[in-house]
Amino acid sequence: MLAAVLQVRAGSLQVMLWERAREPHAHRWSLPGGGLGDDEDVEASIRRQLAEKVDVRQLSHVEQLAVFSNPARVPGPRVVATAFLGLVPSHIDPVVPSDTAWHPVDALPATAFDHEAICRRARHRLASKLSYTNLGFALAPPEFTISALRSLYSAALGYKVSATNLQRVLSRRGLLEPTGGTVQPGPSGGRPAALFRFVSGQMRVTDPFAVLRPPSTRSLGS
Amino acid sequence: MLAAVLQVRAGSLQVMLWERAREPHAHRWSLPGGGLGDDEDVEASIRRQLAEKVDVRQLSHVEQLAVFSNPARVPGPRVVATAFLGLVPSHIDPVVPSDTAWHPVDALPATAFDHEAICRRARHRLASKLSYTNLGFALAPPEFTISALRSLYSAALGYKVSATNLQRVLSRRGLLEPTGGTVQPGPSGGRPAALFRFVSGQMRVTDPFAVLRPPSTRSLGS
DNA sequence: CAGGTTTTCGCCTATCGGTCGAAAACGTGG
DNA sequence: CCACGTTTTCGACCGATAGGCGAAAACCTG
Repeated sequence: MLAAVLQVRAGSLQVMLWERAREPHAHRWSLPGGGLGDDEDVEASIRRQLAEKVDVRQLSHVEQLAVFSNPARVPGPRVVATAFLGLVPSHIDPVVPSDTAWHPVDALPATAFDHEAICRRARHRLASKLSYTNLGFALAPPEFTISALRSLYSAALGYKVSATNLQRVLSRRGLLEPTGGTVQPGPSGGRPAALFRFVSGQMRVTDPFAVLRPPSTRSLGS
Repeated sequence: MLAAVLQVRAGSLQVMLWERAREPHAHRWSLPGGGLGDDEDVEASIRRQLAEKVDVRQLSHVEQLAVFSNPARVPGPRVVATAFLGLVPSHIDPVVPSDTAWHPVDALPATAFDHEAICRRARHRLASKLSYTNLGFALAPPEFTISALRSLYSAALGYKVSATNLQRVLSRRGLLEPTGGTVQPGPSGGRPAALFRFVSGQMRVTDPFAVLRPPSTRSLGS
């Protein structure tokens, strides 16, 4: 029962980790989690565990990732971990305990056990689902400009995406909706940006799973 | 630790079930599975469990599906089940024990516990991955004609697919390769069909995840 | 050899994503 | 108050891909 909770913070995708005080792997960073109670399913359990670290109402999305069960994944008796992916929208800054901090997924500190592999899986799952679902709603604030959304997608995917394309693709799939509002331009001027929202807060798979590819990755095999 | 082992048999997608002899849920049909040993990970364990039912070398693909952990999913003390999807190529007919049989997924008998829901998940996973991976290799024999492959895909997806399109899409992705051989036409005549194989037996995700849609599902929202 | 059957292949069309550039709408500084 | 830079928005074009159709190929039977 572990969760990789991801959020786009300061322009980069980050994961919530806590620093272990005791052995094994003291002073290494690990994913939050804990044991399964008798009267809860795994999702209820991970939400309960996460409640010790963050306000669970701030979690915009939680889903199963995979089971990690290598007998040697932790020292001592074998522990089977059901790993989860959690997401927090970028506009909130959860209060976390003193042993807990956010770390950019590109520059993780020394991690405990197999938690780095779990983080990789979480990143990959997020990147995939951003392309063929409306999961972006879980990273974004309730209202946002296209360029803000572009930044979120770029941070989560790890490559630049075109604002033009992002808007067209999401709109054509019926996921994006203008609110009618605009934001004032910054001190350097510029046209005021229109505000948008995601149509539904529920996860939806968009059928023609097209892709937001990295720029200029042209051509496939014969 | 449970597995939904799927195979296309007699033109329909079927799942391997065994009939429970004892309570609870006696005489209902359930998925094969069993407990996790101390020195194995979950995948090794499910392969060991399945070995009691089929020759595991006949399994062309095994992957994790999800964890089912509702405290009430089975009577008595709670059991957390890690569910798997297994696939068997259509050209082999595994020898199964006398309490075990194949059932079309569209017409399941009375099933035990939450096993029907697990079957649904397995079907959905298979259908999805057929569209954006080369998972077809796990359903097909080493060599096959396009119309045979079309039948497999139709059975697994639940709707007709065009042979023309199937061949073009898979070829364009570099997944399909002609062997050079042909098969003799049947008694009713017809042009001899060319034989093909999948290029690689490794599971590969084809990046531009295009889709084999059901026929004439035109147009999306605005 | 005529007719039926099955497979194969080329063509046409619609749609979608990638890219570019122009136009819109703002602020600033002379 | 007007020229200039900045940022956003929008339309246009291009290439690639999937879906559909029908003709041609290649075989069998009577």
